[in-house]
Amino acid sequence: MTVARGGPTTHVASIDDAVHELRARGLRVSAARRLVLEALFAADSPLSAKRIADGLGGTIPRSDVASVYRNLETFEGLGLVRHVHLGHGPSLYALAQTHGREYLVCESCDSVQACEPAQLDGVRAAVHLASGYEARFDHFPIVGRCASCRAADGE
Amino acid sequence: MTVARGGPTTHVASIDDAVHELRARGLRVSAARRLVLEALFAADSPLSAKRIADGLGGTIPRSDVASVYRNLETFEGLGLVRHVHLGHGPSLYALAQTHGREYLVCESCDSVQACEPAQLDGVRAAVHLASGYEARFDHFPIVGRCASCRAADGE
DNA sequence: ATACTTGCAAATGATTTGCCAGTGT
DNA sequence: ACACTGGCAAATCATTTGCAAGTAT
Repeated sequence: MTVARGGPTTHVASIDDAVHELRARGLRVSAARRLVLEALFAADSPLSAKRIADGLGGTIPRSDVASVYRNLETFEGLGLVRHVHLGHGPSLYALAQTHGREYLVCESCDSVQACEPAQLDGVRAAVHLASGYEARFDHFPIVGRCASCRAADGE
Repeated sequence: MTVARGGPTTHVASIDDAVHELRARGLRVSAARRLVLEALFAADSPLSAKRIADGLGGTIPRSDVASVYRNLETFEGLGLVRHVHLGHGPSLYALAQTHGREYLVCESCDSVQACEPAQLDGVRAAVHLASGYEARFDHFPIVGRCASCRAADGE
């Protein structure tokens, strides 16, 4: 499967940082690339390529989906972007650092809970103990039933 | 997302059991359905719909992909079948009980490790502690780096 | 000037759907 | 008999690729 890893990218906290990063890697800074960055910086949760191409539904000028995919792939290669699969829909993309986050999805109510990696360190330790794996929950989420759904069913 | 849950199906250990189950639910037992069951019972790991339609590559008579998908969906509704996403490829299907299994995937070497749920009970406990969720790793696997890959990188 | 990028169209892969003929019960 | 199913073609969705025209450096 090969999931993008953190990568050597220095922390990019703004579009300008990202732009500098692109130049530093010898990549060109085109309008299409800026638009993808704008969308990602504007979003507070992972976005589909389609939504980025749609300009977040009009907030931002729209661009071509093919280019969006190509640029997202390029950015993933730089370690600037990551993608998650939170369910059966399309892949969702986010800035790698915004998205240091990890996810839990409730199979009953479909709610998505993002959390800081530290919150799942105990889980990581348990996985390591059980299997020797060093786990990450930022590509595939932890699926289960959330506390409220369980309570609702009297568990 | 809504992941198929265990379901009310009684334990089906053979094709005949499954056939009885279908009849008990008022569903017809057609040749196409038998073929899907044959493939699933013959497999030792989850299969793609395409592979089932191909008759496991010639071992079994082939059938129509559309029917395979329809029947897999029907069987999932009965709790007879489940599907997993082990990476970026197509969904993989397996008998629900064969597939009481849960999965770990290494992001470096792409190896897949299936294990009995009990092996991950510690992990489940840790997830519960951290989030209140009751987790399952049979729909999305735990992604991470396996012990050998970590060792190879001197971690 | 020139190589990197884009936009658009067409291709691919996975999965779904419409529809009518076929068949299990 | 009759409703449930299957097969096949066409449709849909997500993503990728080919290629000529456009543009960042």
